[in-house]
Amino acid sequence: MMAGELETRWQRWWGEQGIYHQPNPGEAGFDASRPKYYALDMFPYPSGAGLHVGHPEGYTATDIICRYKRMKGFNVLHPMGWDAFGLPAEQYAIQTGVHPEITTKKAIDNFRRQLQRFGFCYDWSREFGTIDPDYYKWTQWIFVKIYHAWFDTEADGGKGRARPINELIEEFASGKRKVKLNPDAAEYTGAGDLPDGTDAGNWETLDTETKKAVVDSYRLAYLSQQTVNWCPKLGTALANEEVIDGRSERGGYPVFRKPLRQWMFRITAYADRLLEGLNDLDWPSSTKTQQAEWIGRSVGAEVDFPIIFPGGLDLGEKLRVFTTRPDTIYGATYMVVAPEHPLVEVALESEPEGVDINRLRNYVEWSRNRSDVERQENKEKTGVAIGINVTNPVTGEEIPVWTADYVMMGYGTGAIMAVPGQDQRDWDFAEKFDLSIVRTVQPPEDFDGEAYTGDGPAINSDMLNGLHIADAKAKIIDWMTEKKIGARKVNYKLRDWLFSRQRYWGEPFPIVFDERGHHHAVSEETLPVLLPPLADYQPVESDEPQPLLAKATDWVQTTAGEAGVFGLHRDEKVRRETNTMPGWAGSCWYYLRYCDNKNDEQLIGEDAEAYWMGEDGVDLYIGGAEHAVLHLLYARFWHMALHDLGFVRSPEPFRKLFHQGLITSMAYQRGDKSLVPIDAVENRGSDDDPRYVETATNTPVDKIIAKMSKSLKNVVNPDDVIEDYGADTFRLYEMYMGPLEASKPWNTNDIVGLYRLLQKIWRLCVNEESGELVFADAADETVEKQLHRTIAKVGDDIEKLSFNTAIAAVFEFVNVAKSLTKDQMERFVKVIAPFTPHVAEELWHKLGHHDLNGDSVATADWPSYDESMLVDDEIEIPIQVMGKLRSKMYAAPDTDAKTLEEMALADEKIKGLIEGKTVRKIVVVPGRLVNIVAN
RNA sequence: GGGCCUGUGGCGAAAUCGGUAUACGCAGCGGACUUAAAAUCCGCCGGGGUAAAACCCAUGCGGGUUCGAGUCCCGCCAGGCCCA
Repeated sequence: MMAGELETRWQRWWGEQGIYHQPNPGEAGFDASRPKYYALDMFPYPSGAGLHVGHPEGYTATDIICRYKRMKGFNVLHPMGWDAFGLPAEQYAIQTGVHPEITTKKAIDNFRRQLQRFGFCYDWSREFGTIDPDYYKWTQWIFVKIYHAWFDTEADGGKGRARPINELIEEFASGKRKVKLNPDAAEYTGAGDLPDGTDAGNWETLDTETKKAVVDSYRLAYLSQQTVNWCPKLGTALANEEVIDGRSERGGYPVFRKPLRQWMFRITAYADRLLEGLNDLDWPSSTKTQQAEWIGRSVGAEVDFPIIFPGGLDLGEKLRVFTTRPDTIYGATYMVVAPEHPLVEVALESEPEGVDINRLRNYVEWSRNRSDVERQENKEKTGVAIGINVTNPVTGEEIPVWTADYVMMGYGTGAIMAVPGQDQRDWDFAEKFDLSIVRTVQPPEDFDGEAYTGDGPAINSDMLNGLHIADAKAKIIDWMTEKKIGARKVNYKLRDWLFSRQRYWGEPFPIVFDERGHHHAVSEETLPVLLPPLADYQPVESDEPQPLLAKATDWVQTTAGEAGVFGLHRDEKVRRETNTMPGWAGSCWYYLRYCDNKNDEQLIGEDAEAYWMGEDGVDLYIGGAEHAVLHLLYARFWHMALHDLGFVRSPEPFRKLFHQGLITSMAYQRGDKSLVPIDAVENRGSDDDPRYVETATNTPVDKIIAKMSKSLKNVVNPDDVIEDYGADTFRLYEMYMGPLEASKPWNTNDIVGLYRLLQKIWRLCVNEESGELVFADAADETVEKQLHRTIAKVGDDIEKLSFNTAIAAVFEFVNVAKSLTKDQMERFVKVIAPFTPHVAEELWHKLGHHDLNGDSVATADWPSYDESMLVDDEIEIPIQVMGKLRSKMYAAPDTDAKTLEEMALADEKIKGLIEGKTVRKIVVVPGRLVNIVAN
């Protein structure tokens, strides 16, 4: 059997016959009586390097499931596409001047070619890339919808729901809703607004600027100053992980922390729904935990501390903090504000007495250029007193305010009350700067640590004394609420989502700015806003951030009429937004577009949405665990917003999620744990007793398991494996390596076992001399029984995604079966079809399915099995004495307990063993074992 | 530092509800076929012990629960992944 010729022949035939084309509801050939199954692969970023063996692992898994489900009578949606905007192509363009679209499309063609060699049953008519204007038109459309939406926290009984922004304006105008800034708006955190929000008064009397400010504070997409890692040399902002010791990872250029006006998504409005929604999802628990921790809901209180300005002046201003431990407020001996906090600014301006103002200024400057990661590291504490005091509202004591970089402006209010007695970081800080420490929770007698974070009765806390944490919290919050100095508050670690990038190769924002700097969304009819071509991709080297798109000056400078903005005079000059969307944008909703990718009226048609997404969304989503938080959280957020606005009915996009494990490889390791590429090592020992030595230095190294990487030269290219063994063997090998979720080392030597299986299957069915099928004259009883077991086991295991054991069952079958009748062969071929579609199709056609109009094994029915064939007449029953296996007997599987007990006691060997002992108890598990307790 | 996961033969692994540990594959060993090799087929294959049995030990280590623990509980050790 020649795998290569056979496989390409059937791949071509499947394509010509449209075997895997799945029509949509309402289209010709759609069978509405069948249930649906939507299996989705996380779509790949098509890199120039092509596929590596990790990609097809998950793809093969979904492919097997889809083939099985189709045979079980489902309409199967199994699409593939490309996550194609992103940095590498742009980086390449910078080096070569070749447009990213050209390199990206080339990479896509290569990926598609490689994927098609595996014989995956994708419906290629549904393919698209995020870079296709037909697609990103709708990405922009969703942005506009979210821009024109706000989150009504009171809707749906307090769960909250996105609503069109017009409804908010109507409620303001009609007086139904008090006109005020959004009290939950992150961009106004720390601005000193009242807990209730500022009542801005009557809507009609407000000027345009104020109206706009109020409305914008509610929008789910908004502009805000965000501190970014700005690298002037590279002309871009960098992600935290791209900055090492204040320099760019690539090139080693200086990086500065700089506030930049960026588009944000108010994802924090959805924090509770994102958290609670996890409960109903069939997802790996580790992923749910990670998302929950990322959201980081904590319940505490916001408390106001009256500010005493130098000279004892109380101007009625307050310093507001968020704390999860309001019960410890009697131990708050000082305050810490983030270096970016407005109060620091006040101190710098007012230069309070006794403060080394230069020291303070230098400290603020220094902290600003430290990354959040550096700032949170538990190293030596740093900080400076700002010369302003506050009053502790419960003790009435005057306590100092410090600034220190371990407090982040982005968390809570950017200010904390420090309780060194119950917080180790505060303790360290207090020790270092000689601030007082008061314990307010009694530690246990044997406690010899510093800060005590455990539970215990309150001490030194006046009205709280004796209460344990939970009760103390409740009491103090009630008290503070009554006194109007604080209130219960839920806080989240989750931040609003920074959505702007200063890159070229991404979706343009459908936004323009008028001459006063106000933003306006482009009208839906005008979409897409096409990405303009650029002659020069070199980033602009500048202290002032300049997104690359700013270079397309003709495109940037336009008019309201041309840009398609309503509400402005058509000749009014406008400037386009020059940031682009991040790579996440296109992957946030691609699963919806697959359902109806040709629709140019809607992002998804209602019938397609109702059928394929339904109430529960995607039935199975397989992809890497590295996307556990960001992609999956962002996609859920978009989905919820689209759900609220009435475009999808399911509350969640992905009902069942599964992460395939990493496919690793081998490498070598020096004594100092550094890694050595595989071509730099030789074996100076024997095969039995290997001694690995680094050739260049003659030092011994250890063989270890490592991630595949270019630098270790241990990457396996699937093209090579398919060339040598064929796609069917490749698929079998990857699925047989171990459990789908486990990380597993690639071992080329093991592939041959699966190649042999395929050959055995072939010889079981085909006479190699003549190429004709060979049949048994009569059905062998044992083979027939084994076939029923195989059908049952393989079906069950596929449902459980336990492909390795399913393949083991196929091995067992071919080890038992020496020849098959035609009827047996038909059933067997169906069983292997999900795993080895090419060989199965060849055999299927040899079996007489010659009607070339789409009679494919892929559309055959999954074979049934007879339950009675799964039970043996007689089974082995172990007999234990004191839990140790001592003998065995044979009995019918349904033999009752009493009979089994009698049989066991009659066993010669057992008789000898229990002779002279007292039988205390006999445990009989019918169908399993007998255990005699005797001593 | 925190969270999650994993430790079973020479290797990848199996054991569905707490019930015969090591299915299946690779490698290895012995044999058949062959002038020979490949391929194929048959047999063996955790360790100790024995003439062969019996028997003893073994699922990272130490405890516990149970008639019975790879599986459940507690405490360690090692490795991996994610977050910091």
